Amino acid sequence: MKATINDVAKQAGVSIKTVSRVINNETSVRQLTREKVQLAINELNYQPNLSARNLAGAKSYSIAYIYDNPNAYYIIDMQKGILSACKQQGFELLIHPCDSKSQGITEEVVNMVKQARIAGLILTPPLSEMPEFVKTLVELDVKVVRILSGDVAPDDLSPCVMVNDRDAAQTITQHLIDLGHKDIGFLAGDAEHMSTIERYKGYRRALKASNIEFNKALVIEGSYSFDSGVSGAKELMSEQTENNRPTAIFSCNDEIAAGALFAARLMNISIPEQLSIVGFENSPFSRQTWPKLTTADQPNNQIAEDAAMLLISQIRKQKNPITISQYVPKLIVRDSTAQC
Amino acid sequence: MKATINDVAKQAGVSIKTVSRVINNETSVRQLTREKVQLAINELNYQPNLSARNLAGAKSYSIAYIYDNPNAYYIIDMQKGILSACKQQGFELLIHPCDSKSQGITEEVVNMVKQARIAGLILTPPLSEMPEFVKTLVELDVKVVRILSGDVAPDDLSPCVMVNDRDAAQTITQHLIDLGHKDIGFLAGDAEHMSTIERYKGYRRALKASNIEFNKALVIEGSYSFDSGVSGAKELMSEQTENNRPTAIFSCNDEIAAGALFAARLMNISIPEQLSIVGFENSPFSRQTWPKLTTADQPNNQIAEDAAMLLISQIRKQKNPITISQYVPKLIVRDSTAQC
DNA sequence: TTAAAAAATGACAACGCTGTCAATTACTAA
DNA sequence: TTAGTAATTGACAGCGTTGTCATTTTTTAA
Repeated sequence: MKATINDVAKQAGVSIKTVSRVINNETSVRQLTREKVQLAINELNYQPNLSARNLAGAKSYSIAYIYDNPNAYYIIDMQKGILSACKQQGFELLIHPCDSKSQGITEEVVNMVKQARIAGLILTPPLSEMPEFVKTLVELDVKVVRILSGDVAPDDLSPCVMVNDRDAAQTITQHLIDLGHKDIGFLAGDAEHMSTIERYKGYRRALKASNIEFNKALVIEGSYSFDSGVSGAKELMSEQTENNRPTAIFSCNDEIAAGALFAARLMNISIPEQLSIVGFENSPFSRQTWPKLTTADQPNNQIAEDAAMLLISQIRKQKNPITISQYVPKLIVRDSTAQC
Repeated sequence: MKATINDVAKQAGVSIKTVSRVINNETSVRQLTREKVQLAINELNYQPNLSARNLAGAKSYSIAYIYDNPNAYYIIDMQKGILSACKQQGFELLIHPCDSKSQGITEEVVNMVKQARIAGLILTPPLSEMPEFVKTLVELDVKVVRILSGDVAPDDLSPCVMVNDRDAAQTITQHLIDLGHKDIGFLAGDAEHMSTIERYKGYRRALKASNIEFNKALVIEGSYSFDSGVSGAKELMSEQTENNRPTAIFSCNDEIAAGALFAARLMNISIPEQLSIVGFENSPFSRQTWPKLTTADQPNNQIAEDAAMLLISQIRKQKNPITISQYVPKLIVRDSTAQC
């Protein structure tokens, strides 16, 4: 039924080993031979059998995406991007949701890696931000690629794909400043997330660049949730701080921004006339609010595919220059921001 | 390193074939032998190698979850449930996001099934509601389990796990009626989704059961989105229909309900004092609104695990009585509904 | 008891591929 | 040319399991 390596070999008039060499892109196959084999492969629509490869070779063709994140949209996007790389490269993706705060998380993942003979792992926050966890995995016989918030990798444990939240946050804040805002509130996400820290840094940097004095009262700690946005915005806009009530709010993500939007509505503050609000992440959320949110878009699909490609080339031991790619989320101006 | 079937055989003092029989739960192994082998398996912490099994056997130990759904939370929940069944049963899960409206979708999935030697498929709406698609797959050498909205399977193409949206919708509507509401608006989801139809039926049935006259003007067509909820609620509550303005709104899902909530806020209608609103699905969304939504909870995790178990027992050709399980989402009363 | 039937067990090939190493072919320099 | 070297190719074992079928053991019935 399905074509095997034998069929290809016969059709091309070579040994199966030569076919194997071609599909693994090994050197020392003559150009002519390579073409003959490639032709046969195409004609028979041959695809190597993953099980056989995994069984026979020292190598494995499985990678895993380990994740723990409350944001389902992010995960789905990531999966799609990784999957697309896997399809291109003939790899298989295993997914493994887990609880990053559980005690035995490291052991759990280590077991999984050994069990399923996994060649590589992709890690996203918060797992990618747990140094001990990453270290343990790297010391195993498995390649790891992390997706992280920042501009440079925090260590050389593994290649990373960086998402430069800092620069993006600066750009967004600058956008508010350009609109004439000087008193800009900051609604933080979870303090232990790198992204919160990075976004905060970008916010501060933009203020500094424009010589706007930093006002600590405008920074509200919180978490990545709608509720946090509601209470944070209420606090910022409440009477007692009227003297330094902000004219704009930087929210660490769209959920927070949606909450802030909601709170503003409750307090009869019209957006964007009386208050500008920006989000971050460009989640589906940001298009569902009214008015639609100005936010920063990160190409998660692309980032994920990139990470997976990086991982696979690591696995293949391609002498590729471990390029650490960096993405800077892009400002998307919608309807929640206006001139001061 | 990792224990193989040979190690177990040696340890138990039997042939590998006998070990194979034990792990496959075949008959014709003496109880005593079975115990010896089981002991060795436990001692060595042996787990059969999936690649080898897939390669050697006629059977496959891979199932796939094919999905196309805008609701990321639903997908993530499903994945988790399926994964849990897979882990228990030593199966492997492949995920395959796709576009149900694309032309070549059937061919795409057929290829995938053949390519990866997939033993079974799990389908959720909207894919599970495409009869031709399902039929083509069933005719392939692959088992299929569908998750569908309804109380009985629409055909005998494959086993189904039913989610009885109708009864749940009736219960929810009844809850509104019990609170004294008679004029209850209905904000529909996408018309082509079974769930919309079923929820509508339940709504109608509840009205009938309480001898409340059905008012067509209170039913607004729409889609499963926040926007649709906003515009639908606006239409329902607008001046021009003041004479029959509803005192409660049944929204086909939480997103719509959130939209309705938002619209009410815009129109200065206080919830739940002046208007009760119910959602459906108990998505994270429903806890993020203010007030929190009264809704219907479906145990997606459980449903998915159940479906996967059903699929796997199908694959194993266990002579199990193809039990068609049915789940009825449960009413969760929160803060968006009150006495009329 | 004993032959026949049934149940339990094992030997070995096969699944589709890769790794090892030997064999062949092509190229190089003298 | 011609040996010597490098590049290319192939034969074959083996990965961990299941399927087939033969062999051994147990049970049954006369």
